[in-house]
Amino acid sequence: MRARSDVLDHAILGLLHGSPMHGYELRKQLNLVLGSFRALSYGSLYPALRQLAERGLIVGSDAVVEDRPVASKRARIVYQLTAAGKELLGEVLGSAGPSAWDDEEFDVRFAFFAQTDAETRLRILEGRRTRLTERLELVRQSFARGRERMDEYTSELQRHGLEQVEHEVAWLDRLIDTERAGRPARTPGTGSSVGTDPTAGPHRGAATAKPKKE
Amino acid sequence: MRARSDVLDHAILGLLHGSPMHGYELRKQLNLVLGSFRALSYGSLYPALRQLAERGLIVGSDAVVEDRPVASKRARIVYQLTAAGKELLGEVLGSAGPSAWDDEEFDVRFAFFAQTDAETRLRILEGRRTRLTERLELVRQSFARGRERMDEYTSELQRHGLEQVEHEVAWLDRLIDTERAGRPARTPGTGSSVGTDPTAGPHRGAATAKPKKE
DNA sequence: TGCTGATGTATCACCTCGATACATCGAGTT
DNA sequence: AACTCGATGTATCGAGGTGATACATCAGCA
Repeated sequence: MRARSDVLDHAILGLLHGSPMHGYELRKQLNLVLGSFRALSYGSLYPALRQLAERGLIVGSDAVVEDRPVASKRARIVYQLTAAGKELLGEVLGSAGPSAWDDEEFDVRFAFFAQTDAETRLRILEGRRTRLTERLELVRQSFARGRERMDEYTSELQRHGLEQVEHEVAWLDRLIDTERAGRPARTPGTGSSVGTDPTAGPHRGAATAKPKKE
Repeated sequence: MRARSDVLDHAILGLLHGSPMHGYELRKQLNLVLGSFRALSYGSLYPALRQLAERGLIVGSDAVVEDRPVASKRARIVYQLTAAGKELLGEVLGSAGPSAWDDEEFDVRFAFFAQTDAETRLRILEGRRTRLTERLELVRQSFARGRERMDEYTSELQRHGLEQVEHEVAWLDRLIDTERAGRPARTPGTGSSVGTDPTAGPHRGAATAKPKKE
């Protein structure tokens, strides 16, 4: 079961669209872009790269160092998107379905907002906001219910978690306002989307919703 | 390698000190106490319970339902702390070492602050604050370095992550002030610690520091 | 020359998760 | 009383992720 979360795939595809890269560099960029807090180990990255290559979404150059042809254990393998990879990336970036408001996936989608068209950006932000609001409501309820049974520290911890989410909602509101205002100081109309097919629509089934932490 | 994170163990021990419980109830309490956001699956819980029982830290009652002796598939197994379990819990709650400022472990330790003596509480809060401040500094640096190369959305995401951590630092500051003020409205001197041995000291080696998300 | 640390690819053991199976119980509903 | 349905309960499995580590090259530097 448990499908390999597409998050990593999408992040790799997105970065590779920027420019071809090898694993090590990819990891650095990933950790930079995806929040600076996350870890991401090679144990996930390299298998993911090989699997993406198998699926024909990316291709890796032969291992060359500069002059020496092979042999070297440190030979870099530079990956780049194939046509199929670009197409998939385009579909992903064009979609604004529920999967895009998941915690992790949202971060990735947001990181590539510059390659996403304005309408999709707005839909993702609003969807994310709704998702968080719903979660907030649930937590508030269970908090209210179990409040008496908790000591002051436990409830303080709850309260803080709530605050963190509220803080994110406020952040989203700011962004949504900015987007609605038409985003001045940027070429407004022609936000060059990446993909070939702007249709796409919400890919994949319902979101999996895996709240992890504050 | 990769030791089973003690976090879950400590949480179980702490909850069981409150009152004996069976798995299902434990999970509910755990999800309530530990942030309401986390998931915690049975796939982690039941193995952890068995392992704790093997280590002699908890004991499970024989499966009984009320009258029917066994057989029933839904027979509850109520676990409770052994003497060894109480001792370990005492050591854990008495320690304020680096492991206690890890993201997850901190939450657990905080959740059981009511059973922790005042001095240890303060040391944990301060340690956590230092930890976050250090992380903040690191992220700020890498942010400043890579700033030019990121588009506005990526840097906005970074900024937001930074804000979330700053928010937590502010929260800690509030708590530290309160603790320093001596915590009125509570029996001040005699915070009844749980363990048998108030010595304890920072157990286990250096912290593993696994920043996960905002 | 030898040391150290960053750059690189790769794998392993263990952990954790989501899903699921199976079974019982209480409370309504008809 | 028989029926359904959702909460209560214990338990396991496959798949994916993680930290650690191995191995190897390279640049700088004393």
